[in-house]
Amino acid sequence: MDSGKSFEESLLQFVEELKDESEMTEKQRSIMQASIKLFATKGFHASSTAEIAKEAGVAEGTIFRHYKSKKDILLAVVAPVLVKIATPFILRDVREIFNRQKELSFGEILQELYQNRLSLVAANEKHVRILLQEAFFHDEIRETLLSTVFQEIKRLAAQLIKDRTEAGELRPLPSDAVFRAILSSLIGLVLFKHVTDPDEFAKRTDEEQVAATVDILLYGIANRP
Amino acid sequence: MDSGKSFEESLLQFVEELKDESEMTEKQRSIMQASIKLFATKGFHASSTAEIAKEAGVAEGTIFRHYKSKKDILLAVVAPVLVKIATPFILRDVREIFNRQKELSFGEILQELYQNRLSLVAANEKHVRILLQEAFFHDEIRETLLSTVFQEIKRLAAQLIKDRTEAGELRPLPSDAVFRAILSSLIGLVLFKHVTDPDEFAKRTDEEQVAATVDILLYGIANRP
DNA sequence: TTTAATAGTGAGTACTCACTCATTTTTAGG
DNA sequence: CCTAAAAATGAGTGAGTACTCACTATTAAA
Repeated sequence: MDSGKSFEESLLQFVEELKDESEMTEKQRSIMQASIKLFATKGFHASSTAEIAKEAGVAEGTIFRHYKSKKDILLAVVAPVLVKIATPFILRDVREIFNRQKELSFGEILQELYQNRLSLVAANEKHVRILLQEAFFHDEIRETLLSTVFQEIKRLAAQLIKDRTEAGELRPLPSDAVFRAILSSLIGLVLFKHVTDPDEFAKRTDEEQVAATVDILLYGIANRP
Repeated sequence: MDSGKSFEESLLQFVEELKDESEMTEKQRSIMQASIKLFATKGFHASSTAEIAKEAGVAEGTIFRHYKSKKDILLAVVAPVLVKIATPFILRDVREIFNRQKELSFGEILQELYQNRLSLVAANEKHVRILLQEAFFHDEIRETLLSTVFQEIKRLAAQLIKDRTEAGELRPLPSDAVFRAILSSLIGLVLFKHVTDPDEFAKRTDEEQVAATVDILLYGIANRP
């Protein structure tokens, strides 16, 4: 696991490769590059058009020749970055883990998946924060995020759940409820580790916390008679 | 359930009762009242000091005689509101449900709790949004929220989990992991209903979704041999 | 070479904001 | 009733913001 480039590296490479494509002018490209850089490090609201212009080595007016508003830059920038960088980056390891299906039990898949996701969030806390922030404030970005990343994860998970249910490894349950339970457990792990209860969480290792979570998800909290 | 006053009403009453207490001046009180009203309806960032002054029937300068900055008002306002209004309001029904322990199985408690929380969020979507927003941006508010509401919920849940585990109704598991699982499932329900997947969620009633969630939480997703 | 379109400029516009301070009003003590 | 301290005022300040526009430079076709 942990194969491939970091998000930071992927982003920079993407910014570089903006050269090749399309009939963008020199200036237009540097505006995009500057915007990506600034939005990714400080967030949309904290980046002023004056700052973007300075970073891009361009007059402020030039920005508005190519984009009709500041928000226009955001939308022009976020969609391709999300589709070409963020989504593959987020899903890369998930696919890899799911593809090792044959060798792994469902519990092992969950264990690997959760640990991998915790590492991913820990290594990209700043970007996660900023992405959530933008998703919170801008409907369009939230929609884009949901219709790309979320839908694809849902699709992948649905397939896996179906296979494992048919194989008799999982109980016959509503697929969407199972998916929600799996994702909820992950969100809970991330939230408790990073936001609500970091001290309590750290009393045991990530592996132990993940193991307890997977155990509960698989077998429930109730005692059987 | 759904007993007692709404959050809106509780807030207004609290604002009124500011009269009685402490050595606040007339003006100071109306600044607080106006701030509570505006912050609660529009959020901190969207409420200007000019607006607060106007609403309070006070000159803008008077605000800065009593509070050294705008953020100072926020901190002075949020702490008492959180402690005296929000926390009791949020916990009221939870206590009530937990106190009916003797009559209810753990599954029934979860079912009632989740349905009650879904109603609460649905009825107070705007305030939930604003509170989350402020918690996202202001560390102090996040800390206050965690050290009041969250800690108390955790305490209540820990007691219930302990009782039910000793009674043999729950498996002997790490208490914090069980709590996290319970809360994660709730967060998942709220998130899927309101943010990520409202259409898919609405294909079944809230009751059905809650029932599926409780089933999974109690008995897990794995098939037993 | 002229012309016409496009790209780029940066000072300027019109605005909002939190915060200040010289002035006025209110209050209280002698 | 006078006066001095305290409280309150609101126009003013300066730093910010996104965005405009009259103008210049560059390019490409006629």
